[in-house]
Amino acid sequence: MPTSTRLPRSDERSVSDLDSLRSIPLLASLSDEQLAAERALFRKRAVAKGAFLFMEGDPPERFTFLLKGRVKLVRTSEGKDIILRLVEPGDWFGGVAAFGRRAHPYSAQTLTPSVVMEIRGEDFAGLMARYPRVAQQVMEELVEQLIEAHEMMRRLALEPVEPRLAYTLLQLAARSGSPRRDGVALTTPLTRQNLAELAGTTVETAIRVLSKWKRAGLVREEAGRIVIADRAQLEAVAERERDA
Amino acid sequence: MPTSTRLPRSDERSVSDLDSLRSIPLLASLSDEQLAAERALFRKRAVAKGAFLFMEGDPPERFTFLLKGRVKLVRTSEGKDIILRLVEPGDWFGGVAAFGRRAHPYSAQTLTPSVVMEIRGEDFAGLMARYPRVAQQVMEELVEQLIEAHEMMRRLALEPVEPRLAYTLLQLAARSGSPRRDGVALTTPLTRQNLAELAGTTVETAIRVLSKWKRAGLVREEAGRIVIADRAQLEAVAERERDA
DNA sequence: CCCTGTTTATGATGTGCGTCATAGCCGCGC
DNA sequence: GCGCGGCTATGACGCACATCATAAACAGGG
Repeated sequence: MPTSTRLPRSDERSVSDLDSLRSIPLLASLSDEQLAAERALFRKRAVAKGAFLFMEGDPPERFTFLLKGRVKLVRTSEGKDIILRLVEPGDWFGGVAAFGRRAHPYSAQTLTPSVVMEIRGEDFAGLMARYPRVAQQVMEELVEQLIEAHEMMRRLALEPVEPRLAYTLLQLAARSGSPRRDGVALTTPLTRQNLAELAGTTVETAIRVLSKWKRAGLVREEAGRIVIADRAQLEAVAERERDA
Repeated sequence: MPTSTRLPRSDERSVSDLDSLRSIPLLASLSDEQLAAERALFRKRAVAKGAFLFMEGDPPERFTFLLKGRVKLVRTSEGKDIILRLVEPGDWFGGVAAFGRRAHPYSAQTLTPSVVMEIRGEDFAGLMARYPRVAQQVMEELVEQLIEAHEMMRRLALEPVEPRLAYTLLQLAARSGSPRRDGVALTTPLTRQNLAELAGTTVETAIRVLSKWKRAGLVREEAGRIVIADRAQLEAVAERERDA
């Protein structure tokens, strides 16, 4: 088996192959030659389910891209968690590393077995300096993330639980839903616990609400994946429109 | 009275003077000559208390610097508001304008009579392209804002009202507090309503908590300004440490 | 195939804080 | 100096949601 194509074992690091780099949207503006030249800065690595890539408070060393799997960026308080962002393949996180100073403001934990690609913070800063288009795209994504964080602040402060949960499902579906004969299935396998942490509530409440929606036919479940059956209704709940 | 020094009247716009530009930290990396060359892109303008600089949903035309006064960035839902950020002199906002596309994700309203300096979104984008240090600083401030938004999400989802209010006061004091013989005074004149919108609660609750803290000697009020009398105690409340 | 830990489920109970109502206060304009 | 609108204050009440408890369903692993 040729070295360049075998999968890395769980705790193994290897220099990144070009295909992996090509799959990263943030690096799409680089030519094949440029990618090949920068390749040595990246390390690919597989991580088991449930592992922490870093913990809140750690000194930020690397900037990370997710190639496969799912990662949650999470903050904790008295044993309770809130998921700040759910990372999907192609996304990056750990941006603080590229801007020096401060500790990681959140922990990063895998929800499923995952494969990540890492680059040292200073190296990524250098890369941004060499390729302004990359820097520009980072900036645009930061703005995007800030807007989403603001939206979530608004919902946490001003909206009741049900709209928050409905909104969470719809966001997930919009970001990475796969169409079904009837409805849209979430590609991410989420527990009620995860859902609760995304929406800012407790497991029990998430379970109760989901059960209710199942009974009412707004959602159903297929092979452990949540399927949005009645999108219009769910949107009505998310926006607190009086009807159903 | 020479034209260059008089104050602009309420609805008047004028080309920016260099002193104003010099007072903006984001432009600190530009030389006097560079500032003079870019000067024509900026417009200075005074706005009355309570005026909206733009509303949520408006097409984003300008990038704005605050020279004098106070501005709140706010989102609304069913008549209730949450303040996403309190803008102080030297700060900028309306960043979306520089990155095209989407509508303003929040409204900007003055809390006091204010003076702002505005530049068209495209012009600011050009400026960032010409001065990479400015772009870099924008990026760093975006990261900063994102971290603060995440912290607020955590507190809204996981912390009770009192810690949130305490944290809000401490943040305000840290950002722009002026030392007093005993304690630190907030320089921003805030109503309980404002405080409630910053902490994600209602006026009544903000009033009750503040009254309680006044009685307990944690804070007091001088000339309409809140003064933090016992910082340590307030920090204990913010971090939910069991004692007082 | 059984055993153990995780996830889903549902009821009973409690409470933090929002809501509603009323009133005193303070500054400001005429 | 009087009246008026915004702000602060305080009590009474209710409810959305957390908390606590218990159990069934399910998944994985030796």
